[in-house]
Order: sequence, then C-alpha cells, then structure tokens
Amino acid sequence: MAAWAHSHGMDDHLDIVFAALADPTRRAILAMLLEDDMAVTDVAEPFEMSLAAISKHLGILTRAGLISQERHGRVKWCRLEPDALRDASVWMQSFGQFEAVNLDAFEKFLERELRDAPAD
Amino acid sequence: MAAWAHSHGMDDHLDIVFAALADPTRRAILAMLLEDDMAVTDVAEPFEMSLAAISKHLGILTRAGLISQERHGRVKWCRLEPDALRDASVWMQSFGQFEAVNLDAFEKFLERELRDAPAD
DNA sequence: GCCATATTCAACCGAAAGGTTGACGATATG
DNA sequence: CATATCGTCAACCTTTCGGTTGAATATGGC
Repeated sequence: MAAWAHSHGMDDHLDIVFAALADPTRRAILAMLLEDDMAVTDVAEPFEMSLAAISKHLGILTRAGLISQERHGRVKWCRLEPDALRDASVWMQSFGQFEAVNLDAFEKFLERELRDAPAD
Repeated sequence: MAAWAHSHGMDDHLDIVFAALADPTRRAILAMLLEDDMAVTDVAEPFEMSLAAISKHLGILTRAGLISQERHGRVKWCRLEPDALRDASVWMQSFGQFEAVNLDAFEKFLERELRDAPAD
C-alpha cells in the first residue's frame, strides 16, 4: 500500500493528484520527466515563466506524489513517480469499464465513495 | 517546439476533465450516477450544500463531458458519460507504463554526467 | 388561473490557484 | 575569500473556485 494512504484518505489524495494533473504546465513537466530525470533549472528552461513558478509546480507535483526530488549538491533532480498516476488511473478505469466483468474493485470503490460522501 | 507540445486540442480538454475530477463532491456525484441516472434534486439530496451549488457542479461535469443532462418536462436527468474518463485514463496509462519503456540506468547516468560537465 | 416544484441565474464572498519580482541561503568555482 | 549558480521564500497581484442567497424561469398539477 502506498505511503500516503496512512495519513490521508484515498479521497484527499485523489483531490491532490487530479488537481496536480489539471494544469497543462505540470502535465508537460511529467511528459518531460518521462524521458529522463531532470534538474529544476532544466525543467524550467522550455517554459516562458519564471523559475520560481516552475519550482512551485514541482512542489505541487511532489506533494501529489507524482514526482520525487532529490538534492545532489546544489542541483535538485526530479524523477517521475508513476505509482500515484497508476492509482488514479485505476480509479478512473473503474468508471470507464463499469460495464465489464471486474465488479469487485468497483464495488469496493463505490462503498468507499458513498461512505466518504456527506451522507444523510 | 517540443514533442510533448503536439497534443493541443486534447490538452485543453484534459485541463477541464482533471479539474472536474479534482473535487470530492463531483467524484461522489459520478459515483452516484454509476448506479442510475438521477434528477438534479435527487443528486443534491445527500449533500449538505445548496441546490445551486450542486447545479454548478453538474455544469462543470457536463462541460467536461463526464455526464450529460437531458431535460424531460421540468426534471433534468443526469447520466454518466464514461468516454471522457476513458480518454483521461488512457492519457494516464501512458505514464503508468513508464517502467515498460525500461530506460537504461547507465544511459541516464551518462546524460546526467554530460549535463553536469563544466566543459562547454 | 394559481400555486408548488425543478432548476438556473446573478450578485456577492472568502479562499485558493497561478503568476510575478526581489531577496535570500546554500553550494560550487576560481 | 569572492562570485556566480541553483533553488526556494516572501510578498504581492489577478483570476478562478466553491460556496452562499435571493430572484427568475420554466413546467406540472389542481
């Protein structure tokens, strides 16, 4: 089980992951990191915005668990962490394939969603 | 022009879809609509917020293509539209398969060294 | 026609998102 | 030591988000 599940509900984590994915700059960053790990400055280079803005985006991606950042000297390397994306992907597939046979995972998902919803 | 900049039409749509999914109320609504089509008032019933707020949420889900709304008399029925979710899921799976690409660690190491090299 | 019901619209509000700039701490280099 | 580079922080600004309330616009039932 993923580390974030200990301190947050799945719901909170999905909030953060989907919000992180909702920005085109951040998705472009993920696409860049798909090819290779990169330093913060190199990530920022192709974008027409300040380094501080990119640094914020990277913080958001890190908090969402979508990337990890590791410091080596004064350079901070950014690495893609596909696990969080896989989790959200699984969530979405439970909708896209709800006609299919795999109702087990979906059943558990639905239970969780309904319990977490502001009910009665 | 970078390779990741190719998908421009889809990019805007992904903005809207992921932003729509980033709210727990809206995800709960999607979960409810999995079971059955519902009228707006019935969708709003379990939530502790105004009907107008739910109406806004449904508008956002509709603009994202995640649901459709059809008016019958004075009742507006909401139906899940899993296609948009499937699209976003496909986008995410391309990242989930990151490991399948099996990038060579040595190659990454080499590129890192070259980028760090003070020569030129 | 009259009234209740279903849904949206418009105006407003506080908080959060996404950007800027300038200063700053830390690290490498000469 | 001096200086350039890497990255973040703090303060600020504007726009968007998520919610409220009250009025408005159908539509259905009697």
